[in-house]
Amino acid sequence: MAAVGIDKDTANVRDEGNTGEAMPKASPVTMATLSVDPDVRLLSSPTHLAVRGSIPLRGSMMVPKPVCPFARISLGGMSTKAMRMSTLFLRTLREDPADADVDSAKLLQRAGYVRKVAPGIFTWLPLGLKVLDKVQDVVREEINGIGAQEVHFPALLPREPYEATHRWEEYGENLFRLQDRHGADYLLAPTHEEMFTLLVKDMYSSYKDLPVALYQIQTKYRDEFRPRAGLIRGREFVMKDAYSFTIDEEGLQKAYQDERGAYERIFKRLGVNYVIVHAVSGPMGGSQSEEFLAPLPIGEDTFALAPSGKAWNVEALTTPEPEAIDRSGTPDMTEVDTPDSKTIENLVGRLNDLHPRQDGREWTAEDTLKNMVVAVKHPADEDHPDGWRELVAVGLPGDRKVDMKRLEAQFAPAEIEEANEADLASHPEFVKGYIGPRVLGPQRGDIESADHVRYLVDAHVAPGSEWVTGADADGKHLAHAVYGRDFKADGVVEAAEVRHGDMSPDGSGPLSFERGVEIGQVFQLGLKYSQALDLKVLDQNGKAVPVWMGCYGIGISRVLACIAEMHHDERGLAWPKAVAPAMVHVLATGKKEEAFQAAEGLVSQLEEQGVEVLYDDRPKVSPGVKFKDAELIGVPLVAIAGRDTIENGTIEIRNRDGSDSVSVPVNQAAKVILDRIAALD
RNA sequence: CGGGGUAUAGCGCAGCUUGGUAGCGCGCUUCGUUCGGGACGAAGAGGCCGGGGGUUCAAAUCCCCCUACCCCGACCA
Repeated sequence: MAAVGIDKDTANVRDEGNTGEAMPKASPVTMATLSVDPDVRLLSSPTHLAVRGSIPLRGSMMVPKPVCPFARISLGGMSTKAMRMSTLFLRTLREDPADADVDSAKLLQRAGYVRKVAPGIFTWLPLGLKVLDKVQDVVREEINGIGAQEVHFPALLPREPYEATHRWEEYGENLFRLQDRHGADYLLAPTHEEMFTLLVKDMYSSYKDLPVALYQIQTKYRDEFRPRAGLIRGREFVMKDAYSFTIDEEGLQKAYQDERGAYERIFKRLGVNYVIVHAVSGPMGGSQSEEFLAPLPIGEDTFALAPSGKAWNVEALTTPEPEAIDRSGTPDMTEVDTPDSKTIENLVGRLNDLHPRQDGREWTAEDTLKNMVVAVKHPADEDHPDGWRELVAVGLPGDRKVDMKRLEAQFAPAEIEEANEADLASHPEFVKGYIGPRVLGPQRGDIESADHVRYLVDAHVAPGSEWVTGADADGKHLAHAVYGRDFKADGVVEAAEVRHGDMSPDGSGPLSFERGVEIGQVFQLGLKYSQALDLKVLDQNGKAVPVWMGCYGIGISRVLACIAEMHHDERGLAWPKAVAPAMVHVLATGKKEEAFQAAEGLVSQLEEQGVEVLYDDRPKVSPGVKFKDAELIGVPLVAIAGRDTIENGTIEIRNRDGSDSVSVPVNQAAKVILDRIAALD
């Protein structure tokens, strides 16, 4: 057994080897903070350490005085207590819960890791808590490793901080709001940007204090309209959220890259496949955001993948600028009769009937330019305290639908919706189904109606391209309308849906689309929150300047579910070493005393070596049940004492998936298991 | 918020059409047999049949009104 000692002079922790003495004597006076590597196991001793049982230590905790603050211990081999299934609070289920829709939700409940309380709300059982702790340990270590400091905010917060950023209202229905007995408004925090910002504002006021990075691991609450997929979209979930505060943009870039690097290490260690996708740039200039998606078919996010390996959130996709087309030989724009052609389908049919092309091919939807009117709902600003509504016309190829989410992303923070009857009625020049560029944008002239309407063309519309488009009269369209020659636009916008095979933004080839679950996001907030909440520090010149902020989130409980999604088979879970609730699952099968004695012996050897063991010591439970439970629970190694132990004096050791099964003499089992653990993953 | 569905024991379900005082499997308790792939027998415990109202001699069952949950389409870690 290894042990920990304290060097009195330096107060450093040192390894004292196999002394059997565990922790330094406690001083009754001072408590300090100790941070430990996540794979360290310290012997629990109530007089010395406030540690929960023999489970892994949290990343930091209060310890007696002799351990100086921030001392790091890196030790293996401390003894740890096995979890005995005869007493473990656990009940596995033979059947899937009726309302579980994805494998992780089914298996985590069946194997006794979590229990559903209400939609999107789960109780963590001992095995589940253990895995959750391990995920958190990995996150803590990596985030501590880049110098961020952990804090912890309340989940229950007063309304006021969220007023300043308008999020009390803007968060809408997703916010859990409640009142205290005096009628004061409170909320269950869905996120903590405001609190972090205000905390730094409260405590810091000089450039000398920066940079600083803070984080917490917290339970968050969102009143999701439709919780689903078990832990993947819950109403209560565990999240790590981090924030960086820097004096300038360069500092922000560094903090962002540090955090991003930590995320890559975290997901690698956790055994989660991930894709980093470029996310939509916010309205603040220069801000950057990337999402970490776990590629899973059950994912709710669609991302676009280029042959280069780069990936984009659909909202963040940009269309490569189309090459200008030389249309010097194109005939002049002419008006053609197109009766009853309010839809693209009808129009194409009408064109082929009445105005067949000269070049022999048929008209298609791709030849048409449709013009849609949308309403942009701008939020309140100085001139419009209640916000304002602007009509905008968008021209896009007739063979593509408008993607309202992509379009909206470009008007953020404004929202958009389709123009309603009243909107169109206020513009008599708009003839439904026949709206054309002549009444829009630069060529609009001085038509009498409510307001000027901006005209934006989709990024697929190339300069010099030729179109059939509306002529602003019932039954009339314009043919040979050339963009740039016959009509112009006020700007270019990404309005059209993206399709499989579209060219990627980096020009590396056609895009393909996949589904993913968002497990993390890194985001350069810029000055948004510091300005809204007036977070400023004095710079070298004594001038108050706003602080640059970044925010970085990982959905801890969601990641856990994604690990379960990625590491299971039809028989149950199969955890990677980094998060498994134990390293080895020892089964004592049969009814013979010898088998149980051999298992007990093995378990105590493993305990002394600090190996986390799940020990199925249940009497009078048939072997089949124990095998099935082991496969459900998914501990990486399984060691079986039973028939072979009686007959041959051996213990069978195998991987969770049944592969690499070996039988070794009882007295060698512990060593073989240790070797196998070292070789895992 | 639109469309579809469900609500009966800890879990998974039947019963409802055609009212008659609640059943199956798993799990749980006790005893015996079994013991390397979710064993068997016997005996048990456990239910305001989601809530409210109505019809009826009688309602899990028929009628009305709620509520909750699940699945499919617009928001989010």
